[in-house]
Amino acid sequence: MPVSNEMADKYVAGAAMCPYRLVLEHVTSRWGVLVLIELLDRPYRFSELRRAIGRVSEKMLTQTLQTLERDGLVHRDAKPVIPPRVDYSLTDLGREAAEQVRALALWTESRMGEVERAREAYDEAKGRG
Amino acid sequence: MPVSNEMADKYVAGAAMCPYRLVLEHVTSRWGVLVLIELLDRPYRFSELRRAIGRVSEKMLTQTLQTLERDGLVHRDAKPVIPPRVDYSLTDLGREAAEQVRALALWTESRMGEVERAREAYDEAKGRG
DNA sequence: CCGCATCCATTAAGATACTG
DNA sequence: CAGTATCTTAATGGATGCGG
Repeated sequence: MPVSNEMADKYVAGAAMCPYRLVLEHVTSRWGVLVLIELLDRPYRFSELRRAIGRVSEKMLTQTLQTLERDGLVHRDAKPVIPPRVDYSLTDLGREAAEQVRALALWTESRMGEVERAREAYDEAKGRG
Repeated sequence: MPVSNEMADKYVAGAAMCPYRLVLEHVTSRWGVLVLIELLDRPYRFSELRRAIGRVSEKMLTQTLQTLERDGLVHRDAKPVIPPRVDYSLTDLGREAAEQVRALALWTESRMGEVERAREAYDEAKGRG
């Protein structure tokens, strides 16, 4: 069984009945989020993308890209040359998703201060029981 | 060790250096997304939320809620009565996040048709090799 | 260089029984 | 009711070898 189906198939168990939840999970998945945001800037080659994201395994990146490609969010352009060269870019659909994901990421970044204050308050309250 | 720290601590391994990625992962996590969207409508009690989301384990819901509470996105109001009653609601910060997450969810729902066509095309192309 | 496939260790998720 | 503790199962990520 190809690795490509792992994510797509297994998530069916959790998100089951409701097909859109599946796509939402692909888009909001740990590496899906980061891939979409990177590709919003420009097309990337595989290992370029891997370096840009950092700390993602080859396996997970492959899997993420395949899932997003299958959902029609990412376009894969494999050039038949040696050594191989494969460029990944966003489709129009993918760009729409990526823009929303990026908005969320930017929001998160901008609110980090508040989040950290909330955490300190929470941890202190817990610490005292 | 309380269950509450599993998600928050472990994700450090993957998202490490970059603290905002951690919050982004909490917000976009499988159950985080759904919790935020539900709470956008109104406050929910624990098991009410569990039923509303469906197919979420007690453990994961607890964990998700604790993480979101610690990040200052969700407010937990435990009433000292018997039987216990705990209401969860969004903070102002959480509402901002939830609105963006909901926008993404609505987008996903609205684009399901396109996603499904893309999948069919992808699967057919693969099928033929 | 861009993968696919497999084995293996680690981590997260889920089911269940139990407590205040 | 709202969790916690414990155990089992699934997902993830690393390493490695292989092929186009």
